[in-house]
Amino acid sequence: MSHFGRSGPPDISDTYSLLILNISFRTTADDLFPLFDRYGKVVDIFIPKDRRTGDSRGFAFVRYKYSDEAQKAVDRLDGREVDGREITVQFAKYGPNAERIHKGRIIEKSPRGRGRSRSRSPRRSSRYRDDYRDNDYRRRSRSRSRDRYSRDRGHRYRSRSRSYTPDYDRARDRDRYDDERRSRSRSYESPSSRRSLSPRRTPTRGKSPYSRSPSPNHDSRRSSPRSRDEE
DNA sequence: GTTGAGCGTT
Repeated sequence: MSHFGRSGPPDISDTYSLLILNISFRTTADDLFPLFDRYGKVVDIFIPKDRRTGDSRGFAFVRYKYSDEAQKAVDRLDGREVDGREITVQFAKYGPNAERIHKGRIIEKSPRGRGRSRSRSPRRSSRYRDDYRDNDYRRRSRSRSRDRYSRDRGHRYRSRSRSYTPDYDRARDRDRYDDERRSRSRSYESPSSRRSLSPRRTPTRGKSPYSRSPSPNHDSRRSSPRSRDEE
């Protein structure tokens, strides 16, 4: 039973996803399966891994076949210590079958007022289909410390050298750049104005203030091969 | 090899 997430979502026609948080970084699906399988039929277990390092991201998704079993797993495994860490089990909100969970109203079925110290924010009651699949693959900063390490050592993916770019991709990139430029032009009015914002525009001497006179020659002067006092 | 809020793969 270690082929979870290898062939994609196997059968999500009638499953209920659970989100397992705060698991150890070395906890695998095989470690979670015997735990969750005790409380119901586990259809699939998926642990998102970092695309770059391949390490676990510290959370997992466990799909149950029945909602009551999933609810029971939440009740029994939430706060359970796994691999030295206290995991957090709750129903997944986003995902392929998030709507199903919403329809089943499993979250509000048993409010489990057990007085658990782990206070789960009961906010976020609506907007399910709004950001559904809208977050793409955002590599959110998982931890401040990890970011520090990434900055110090992670120079691998600093600049993605596009070795080969198809035409349509290039066109798309150009469009995006053009769009950015357009929106920026709206803020700065014009590129020449942007140049005037440069701190070292004119050295206090040598250049006469007439250089910046509002004459139509402004552009011509800029095109001059000799007036490169910047850069 | 480190770390610790959060929501997912062919």
